[in-house]
Amino acid sequence: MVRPGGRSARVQASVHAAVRELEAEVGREALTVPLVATRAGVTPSTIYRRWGDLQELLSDVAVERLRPEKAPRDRGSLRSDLEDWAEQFLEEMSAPTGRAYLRDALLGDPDGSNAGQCSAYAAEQIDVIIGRAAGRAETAPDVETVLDRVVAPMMYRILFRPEGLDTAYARELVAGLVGTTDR
Amino acid sequence: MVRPGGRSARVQASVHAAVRELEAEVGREALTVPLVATRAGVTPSTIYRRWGDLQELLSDVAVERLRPEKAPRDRGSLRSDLEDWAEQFLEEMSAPTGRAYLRDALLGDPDGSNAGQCSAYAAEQIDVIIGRAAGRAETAPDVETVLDRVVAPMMYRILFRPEGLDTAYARELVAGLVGTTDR
DNA sequence: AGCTTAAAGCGAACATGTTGCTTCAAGCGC
DNA sequence: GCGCTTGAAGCAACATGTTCGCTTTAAGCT
Repeated sequence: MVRPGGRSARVQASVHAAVRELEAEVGREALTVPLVATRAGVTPSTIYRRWGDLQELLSDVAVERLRPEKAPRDRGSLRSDLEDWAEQFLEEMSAPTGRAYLRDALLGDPDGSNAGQCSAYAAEQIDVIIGRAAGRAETAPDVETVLDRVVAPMMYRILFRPEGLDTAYARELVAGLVGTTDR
Repeated sequence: MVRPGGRSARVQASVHAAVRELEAEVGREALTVPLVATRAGVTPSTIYRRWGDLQELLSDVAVERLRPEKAPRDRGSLRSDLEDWAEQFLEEMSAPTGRAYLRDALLGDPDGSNAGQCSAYAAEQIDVIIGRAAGRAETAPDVETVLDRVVAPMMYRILFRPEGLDTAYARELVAGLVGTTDR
């Protein structure tokens, strides 16, 4: 395991920072372990031993960036909250950088734990929204249903059919789930 | 572009064959461009020039393997046909080798065309099923809806939450779409 | 048949990935 | 506090993989 403080932590932070800087400067295609190591002031072998290879390192960094920063906005109703969140999610994930992070997270991930983390992030956000709905005495679907009916279709299209995606699609999915009558 | 016949075609075929053989013999982790080249009786530079890197080559081969071999079985009703197809799809795709192909196909695919091809395969199969239902004068959802409600949730779980998947889930999704009353 | 040209072969220069051994310092017991 | 233990980082030599310019081959055309 990684030692909590001191040198190990510094190395980890500096390697992560180096990845982000270089991603912005030279693009992810041009990233290599030696390049990252040099920027981080570290030897390549340190990275190979800690992360195994470049993909796992990128996967690590990608998951960090996919972590949501703030709780979903409260717009007063289940439907509005879901629409709002889904639109934002779709926008972030379907953008070139979002897709790149997603792919990195899925890729360098032999045991699937990073991918699982992504899904868990979405589930947390949805859980907050559903909790609010319950507080308003609205009837709400459970998290699994929202994952199946809203998140999964968006992800599928982002990964497999990225053309012609827009926020209207997110609203349609939510409408199909919570009904188009109440608003 | 690749010249249709003659040497180029032979090289392509022999490289693809080499990938499949070596995948079976040494596992995909151990695959390298020089190794594949040697087995195919080709120089590494040929592979680098034609495919760019190992991932794109693997992506190519993976898509070939994800192509469905036969039309979905006809079991007499829309619901049975969908259930049958979805169960088989889920079983194939969630197995370790299926997931590996899926990941390869997604991975070495800068422009998303290989991923699009995967989705197109599924859409074709579903289209056949829906066409049959129309022939029986059954009411059927359109292809997009089946993609959203059945294929996407399965894919999402395969990629992001591979634990505890079984064919019952496929049946639930179909039931949720075509209704649980008619059978 | 001869020409044109994309694609394959070859080999050397180069970059990247791997490994054993050494050095460093965080965390722990005294 | 002070030194011990141990996991992690550094270093350097080595193996492997990648790229590139140039040459050669043969597919497709006229």
